[in-house]
Amino acid sequence: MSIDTQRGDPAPRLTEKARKTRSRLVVAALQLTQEVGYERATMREIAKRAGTSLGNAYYYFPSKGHLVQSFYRRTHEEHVVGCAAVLATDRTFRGRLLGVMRAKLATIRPYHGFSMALFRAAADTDSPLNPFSDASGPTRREAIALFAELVAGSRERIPVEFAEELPELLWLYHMGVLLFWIHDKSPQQQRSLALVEQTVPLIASLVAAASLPGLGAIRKQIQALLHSLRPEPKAAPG
Amino acid sequence: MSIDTQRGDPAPRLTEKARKTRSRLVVAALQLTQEVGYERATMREIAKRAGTSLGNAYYYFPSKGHLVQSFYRRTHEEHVVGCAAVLATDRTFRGRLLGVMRAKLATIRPYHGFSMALFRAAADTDSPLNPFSDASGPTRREAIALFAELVAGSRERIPVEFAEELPELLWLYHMGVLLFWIHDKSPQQQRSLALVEQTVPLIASLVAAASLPGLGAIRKQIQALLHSLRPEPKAAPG
DNA sequence: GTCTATAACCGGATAGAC
DNA sequence: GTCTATCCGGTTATAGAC
Repeated sequence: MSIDTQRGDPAPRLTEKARKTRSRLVVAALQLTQEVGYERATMREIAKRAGTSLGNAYYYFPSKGHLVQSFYRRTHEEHVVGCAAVLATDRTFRGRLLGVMRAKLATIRPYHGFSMALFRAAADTDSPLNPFSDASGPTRREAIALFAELVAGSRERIPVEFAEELPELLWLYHMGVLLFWIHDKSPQQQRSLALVEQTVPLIASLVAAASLPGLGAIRKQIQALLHSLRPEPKAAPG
Repeated sequence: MSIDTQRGDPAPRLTEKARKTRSRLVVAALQLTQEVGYERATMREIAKRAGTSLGNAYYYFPSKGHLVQSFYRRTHEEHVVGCAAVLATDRTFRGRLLGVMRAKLATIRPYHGFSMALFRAAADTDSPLNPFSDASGPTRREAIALFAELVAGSRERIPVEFAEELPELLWLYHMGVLLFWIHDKSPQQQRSLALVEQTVPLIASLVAAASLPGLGAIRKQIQALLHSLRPEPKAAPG
């Protein structure tokens, strides 16, 4: 039986020695993956670098994917720190969104090499790593909360019921950017940054436009759609 | 050196024997994958079922992914047949899109279990199963061509440069529906059908709205964005 | 009971003989 | 074109060390 890798508190019931071994494995995995890419970072080499055995690596992590995925929570925390300054000062919706998204890209930049592994894991329908799954609910809510703070601190006037939906929409947008980023092979993922610079003003325009009377109808149609997409508690699809 | 698997014409310069061997491999791969899922459909078993050797399978297909990718082409051809009737008769954009999307869901329904298995593999950035990968280029272009036909046969007046972008946008929409469908566990994937019924009128509204003068600005902004997203031939990201 | 190691299994991919 | 033999790396079984 292996040790659970994903819990809120930092693995409290592990021996000191165990904690160190586990940590060395994570560091080795991150380093090696960035050096040679995910595919060529073999478990044997990771274990060797961590100064332990292959079998022992599997004692701590159920799979190579899980090992590499351990950075997920870490990056969110770094992201929150990274965009605290903008959220504290800038009061325009556009500026705040730009700041948050730039901070996101800056935070995850070092990890582009093994992003694919994360994405693969996340793609699995039943995987707890899937950002849409029930299991990742807490993590997702934390991420959405960040966007809620973004919206709440904006001085723009946004219709109330729209402002309620907006954080989730922005989170979806942010997931889309991540999807693009994962596939982005340009140096330093410049294209992803360009995408953000270009889409953020557009989104700001759309949010402004969505408050106009003429477009309220379409906006409400979209909101109704989003509501109908939420998974029902028990049955009756629709 | 192995034989190129993805070309428009049905592999013309192959020996008769070769053509049959290749075909047996494809059939075996699809059957076995539907029976036990992608991961557990081993190349050894596929080759055995096709009455040939493991090494020979790799003579025809550069990887397991390429072999199974032939599924895309097959379903696309079935889809084209399935929506020919609507496209020949209905002249409204809304009706044509609805017909095409309904036909799509009907075509892929038998493969739902199988597709869930494929999806995980398809998430891999470099996987030939990834619909955005180079390997899927020809198939993707054919699919977009279908949406182009959809647009071209509509009697609605759509600004020319918008009509040029629209097929690709519709293809993206269609990919989004597929993504939803893969995760859809409702009986008969009813929720996916409901999604189509609800989104198609919305898209029709949006396409109509996008032709209004007030919104031309935003539409052009979006079009510029899409252009900048296209992968460049060689370098200089933008 | 917690941790570590070695040996083997399995399946995708390749080399090279025929 | 087709095969057999082999490599390689993720994963598992399992025996022991602390």
